[in-house]
Amino acid sequence: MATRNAALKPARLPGKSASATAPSVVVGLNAVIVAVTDEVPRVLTVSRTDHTLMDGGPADALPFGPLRPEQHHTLERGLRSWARQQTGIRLGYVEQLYTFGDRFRDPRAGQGGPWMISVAYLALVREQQLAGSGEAHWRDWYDYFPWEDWRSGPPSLISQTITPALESWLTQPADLPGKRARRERRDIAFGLHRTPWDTERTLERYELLYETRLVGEAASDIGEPTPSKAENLGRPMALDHRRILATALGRLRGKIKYRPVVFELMPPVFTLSHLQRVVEALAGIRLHKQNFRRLVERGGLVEGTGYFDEETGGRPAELFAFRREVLRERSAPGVRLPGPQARVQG
Amino acid sequence: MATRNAALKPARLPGKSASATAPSVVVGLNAVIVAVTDEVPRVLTVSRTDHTLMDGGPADALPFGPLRPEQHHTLERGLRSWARQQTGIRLGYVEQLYTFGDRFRDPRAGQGGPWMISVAYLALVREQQLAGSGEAHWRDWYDYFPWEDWRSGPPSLISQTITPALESWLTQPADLPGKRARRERRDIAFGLHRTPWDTERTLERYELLYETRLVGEAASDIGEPTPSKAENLGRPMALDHRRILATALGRLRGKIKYRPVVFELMPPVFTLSHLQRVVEALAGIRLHKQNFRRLVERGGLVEGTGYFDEETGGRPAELFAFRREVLRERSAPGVRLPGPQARVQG
DNA sequence: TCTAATATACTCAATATGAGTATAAGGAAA
DNA sequence: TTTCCTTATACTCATATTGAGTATATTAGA
Repeated sequence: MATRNAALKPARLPGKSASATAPSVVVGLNAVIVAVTDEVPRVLTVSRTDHTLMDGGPADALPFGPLRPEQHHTLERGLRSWARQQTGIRLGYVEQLYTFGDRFRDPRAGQGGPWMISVAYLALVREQQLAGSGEAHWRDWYDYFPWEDWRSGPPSLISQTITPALESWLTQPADLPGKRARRERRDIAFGLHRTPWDTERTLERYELLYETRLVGEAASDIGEPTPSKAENLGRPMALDHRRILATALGRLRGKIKYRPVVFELMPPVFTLSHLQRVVEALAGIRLHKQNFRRLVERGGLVEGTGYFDEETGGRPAELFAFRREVLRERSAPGVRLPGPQARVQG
Repeated sequence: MATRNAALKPARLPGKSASATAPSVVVGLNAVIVAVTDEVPRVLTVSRTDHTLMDGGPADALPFGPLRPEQHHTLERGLRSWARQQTGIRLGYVEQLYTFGDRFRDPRAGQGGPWMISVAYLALVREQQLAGSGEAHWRDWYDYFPWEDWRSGPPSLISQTITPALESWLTQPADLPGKRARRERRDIAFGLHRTPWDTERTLERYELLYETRLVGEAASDIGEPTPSKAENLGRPMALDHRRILATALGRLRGKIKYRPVVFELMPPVFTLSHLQRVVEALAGIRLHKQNFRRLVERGGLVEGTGYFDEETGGRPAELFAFRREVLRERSAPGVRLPGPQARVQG
């Protein structure tokens, strides 16, 4: 209940002084727009000629635009407006992801330029054609993170390339605790040495690769020559957009476990196999078919429609629909994921 | 990979044009600093005379300050710096919470003023004395959300005050689907009609009360006279700080279930009862003692130290410590919470 | 020594999970 | 038509986890 004696010196009120002294800060809005078509999770990117790759081609970027206070009434509406303008898509489900504020994130701005902070959003849409501008493309997001797809077992990229490349980094610290800490960090991130693979640690993994210069952005961000393509893991993106994408992937993988967000990616009716393939595409692991069915059916997430899909190539599959009532019944309705399923089922 | 030949067409790039056209946007940094002392979860507030309540007293506010790009190198460091300046506390565990960007959030600024967007952080600290400025206070966060504390059963506030007050709102829509939707929203938010109480829906509840003008901020935000104290639920805060606090509460309640964040609030060693009381304080529900012990011990979250606390008033309790290795072993280590435990255990 | 208070150990039924086997229903090949 | 291949769906079963207790241990104080 203290009254503040700051009234004595009103000029120093945080709120007031802010508008007076705060120099230019630009607020950017980034959208990670996700859809799953066939078996591949896709993200919507736009080509940006203002950020080129080494070969001179344009870099992939996320749909992005600065907040315009005079036009946009809320952050989210600003984001929807930019996304629509750049990709032709009218977004449905949208959630805020994270706000990135790295002083050095835009090399063009450098030290003197305005500070750019980016408010990133995750949007889930149904498979659809792209209208408009033509610079937008759907891309397999495992192009950017090839080490994240474990659907056909542990990617050889990890054992062949990543693990060896991290060896020297492991032994860099002079002291033993330092070495140990790095090893533990590596093991936890990549599921080595009895540590299970954790699908959600996508950001940790990306940041570890960034720190060890195994992804292209690490070098270009500090103005060094870009490492040769062979040493680059995954497809690079402009600025810190791949970091944002890694954040989105981890968040989405986490969220499907306790909120029925997968259905934002599904058509109104679908077979259980279809649903499973979408979940698998997102999580990057295979699931046990019979148990998945049990989970989703007995968990009250879906209900049969009585109609069947005849195109399955085997016994026709019943078409199911999302059961909205589950939101009322259960407090954390989602697709609980077990560990990776190694073998393919019979 | 990216070399920067940004020079090609600098004028038409979203990034560039932004700094040219974007008018003043002030980025605020808010801290929700949480500790648990005895059985009460506390949040650190500062008194702000620039936002007064109806009775003329200063309003509670979260520690807050504008981002200063020239001083703060990252958002998080800016936040730490403001928190230290305003409360004397050097923060440890900090995580970003949400970015709020409401055009009208600061009534002083009004339409013409700069747009303020707030990046809010959640910080967890151990019980400690406040140094310095004297404007900072620890407050029971259930003062702000009395309906959130179910430790001694369903709060009578809900059945006595909230439910009746929502009745008229329920029947407002002319059409049946509209009525039905509101009823469902109320039931889910407050755990009515066979819907279980979901500890994490704190924001939903606050927003429902805001929308129905049951919390004081709703009126003052649109310049109307603040409703009389009797009609006000919980203690009001300045600006949208209570909304931020509701977000923090929900996030923390969710997070303790799958990440061992509770230990950020605990001293290095503690009894299991102490740990349980802290978890209960956060979650706002009582837990089954024996099962809690089993969960936390067999889940590998803690390990016995061999020392005992003699001050228990009964059989001495062993002192436990957080077991860091659990981070490596389990992918979602945390204190899984069951539904509320009605009766007190024997 | 009895009682109140707390901590800790053990039990047991109900449910959930992981990993199958078994059966059904379609199309295509023999 | 029969056989085979494919996919869908049903059922089984051992094991683990959970919810809700009862039972026992160890202290302080009446």
